[in-house]
Amino acid sequence: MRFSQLFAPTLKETPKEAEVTSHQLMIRAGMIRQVASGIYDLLPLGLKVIRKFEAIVREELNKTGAQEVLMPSLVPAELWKESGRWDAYGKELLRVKDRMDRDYCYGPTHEEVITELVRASVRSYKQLPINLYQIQTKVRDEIRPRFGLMRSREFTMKDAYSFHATTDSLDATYQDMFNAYHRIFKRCGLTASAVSADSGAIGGSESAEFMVNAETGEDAILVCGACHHAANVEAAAISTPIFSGSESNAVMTNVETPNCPTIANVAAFLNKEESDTLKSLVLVNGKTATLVLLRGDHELNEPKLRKVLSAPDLRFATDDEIRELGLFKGYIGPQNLPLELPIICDQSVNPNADYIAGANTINAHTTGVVPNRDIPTFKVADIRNAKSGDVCGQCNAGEYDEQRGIEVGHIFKLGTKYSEAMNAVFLDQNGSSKPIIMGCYGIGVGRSVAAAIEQNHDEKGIVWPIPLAPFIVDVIVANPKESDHLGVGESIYKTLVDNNIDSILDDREGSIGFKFKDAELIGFPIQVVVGKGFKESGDLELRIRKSGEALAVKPKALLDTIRNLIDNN
RNA sequence: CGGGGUGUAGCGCAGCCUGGUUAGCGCACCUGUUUUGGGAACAGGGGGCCGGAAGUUCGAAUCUUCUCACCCCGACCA
Repeated sequence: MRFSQLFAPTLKETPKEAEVTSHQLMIRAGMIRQVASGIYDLLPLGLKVIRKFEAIVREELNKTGAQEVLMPSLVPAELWKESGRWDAYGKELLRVKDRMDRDYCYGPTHEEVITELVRASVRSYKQLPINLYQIQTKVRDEIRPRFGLMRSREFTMKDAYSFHATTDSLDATYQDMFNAYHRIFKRCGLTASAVSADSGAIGGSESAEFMVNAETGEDAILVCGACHHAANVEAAAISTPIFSGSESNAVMTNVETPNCPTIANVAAFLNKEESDTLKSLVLVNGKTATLVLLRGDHELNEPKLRKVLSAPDLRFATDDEIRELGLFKGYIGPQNLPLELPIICDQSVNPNADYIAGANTINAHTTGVVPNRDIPTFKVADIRNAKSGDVCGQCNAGEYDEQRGIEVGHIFKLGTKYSEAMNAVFLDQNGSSKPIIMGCYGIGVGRSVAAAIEQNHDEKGIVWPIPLAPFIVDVIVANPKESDHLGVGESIYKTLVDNNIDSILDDREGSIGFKFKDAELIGFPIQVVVGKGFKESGDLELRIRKSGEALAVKPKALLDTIRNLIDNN
């Protein structure tokens, strides 16, 4: 490729719609271009990087025995109705109608389609296990797309689905995929770690997320300092605290707290810590309202609460619903409730200590509320978000440290959720019919590439790891008008390409600085300059993007030097 | 969906409050000349329905109303 022919509109200035580094750099380097919110063109350089990432994914998955398929993006509603997700998945599922008014959706994930495929063809345990994957465009009508390819509405995902006769077999494939994921991210120069996760809308028992550490990551991860257990904040279990000491003998007293609807207001007004207060929330599942108690400085973890209450459709009560319960938003307390409500209390609340809670009248709070004494009955559970300093629920010894991460992959043990709903069964050795046991495994392709940039950049631009670089070597002819310099550049370029080193020739007119800036912005790992050095002593200059080093190399030694650099990467 | 913000040339912005020449600047682009080791210099040039619609006015980028798009903070997730 000649740079003079390359369609890569690079920008000096950062477009204002981009806030995070990877997004800014992808736009500036001419890799992507926005078409609409969360919808992008991939330009030649961007597509090339994506393709390189996909090739690595394919290679590693094929090694595990997984086979590539390609399913449609457009999926008939019937399949989603069969699994129950047509109603359950919500607005993120982009639904369309065809000319006959039939319902379809754009697949945000493909459990239904693959289960249909497998149930139609698999009859016997002898045909299992199988693991099928695709690299395909997904559509999710995201509430809020952002950060370029990091969270877009149309994106490329590698999704794999495995089918098994036994849970042992599922465990083995899950482990294979776990290992393959580690290899994939490592090969791409990404530092990713697996963390325990909530399985969310996909469902299933066990799941792990692959997280790339990044300041700008959207996910909070907690890592135990002792046992190194790592978990998404949604899944991080907190050790059950043990409270000693006798019951407080504080007396319940109502105090006026005008215009103090938040914990922060109340604590400041009464000159107390937020941890001295009780946060009372009303959550609704179906028609059942539940009062949830947390220490004022803690945050509710909805996934945990959903599990504890076995309430998948749990949501916050609306203002109207709160009023119907005779409560005042901002002034709710668990004591003296006007109407009886089931109460669940976070385990970090000391049942014998006294707290400040809402007084269940407007503009008043009650001090001296002792849960064990003043609340009729309540259930205790771990229902809050862990934060730095909390004790790890795995080892009950170490403290959690909170880090930020980008979720680039997620693997799940699905079990029989889809096979049962869609009647995907096989005959076992005894001739009895059983639902197929499933696993599923996703990698966000564009997101992984964006994460690679988040981890590999400097003030000048992208610093591509060699396996992902759109071109590995950029041969820069400093001045194409200089006697034979262009010819020399061309022959170097040809040699590199003939030796399967993906290269580009910068044959453009213009000053050297201009070419360096582009090379650094786009992030070619190696630049070879035919310029001053060549004119004076016949030396080429080899510049390494990552270290910033520049070394003089004789033309004869160039190919070997570059090979070494690539091999020792 | 709730809260906050922005729309003026390909990109970044000024002008708007206080309506009044031909809407301006930097970068990018085109032509020519001179340049060529850190985004070259000079000269000349092209490019705008000022997001859209309606209104107020003799007159609207500027005021009013409505609308659309995009961005940021939250719930969602690869």
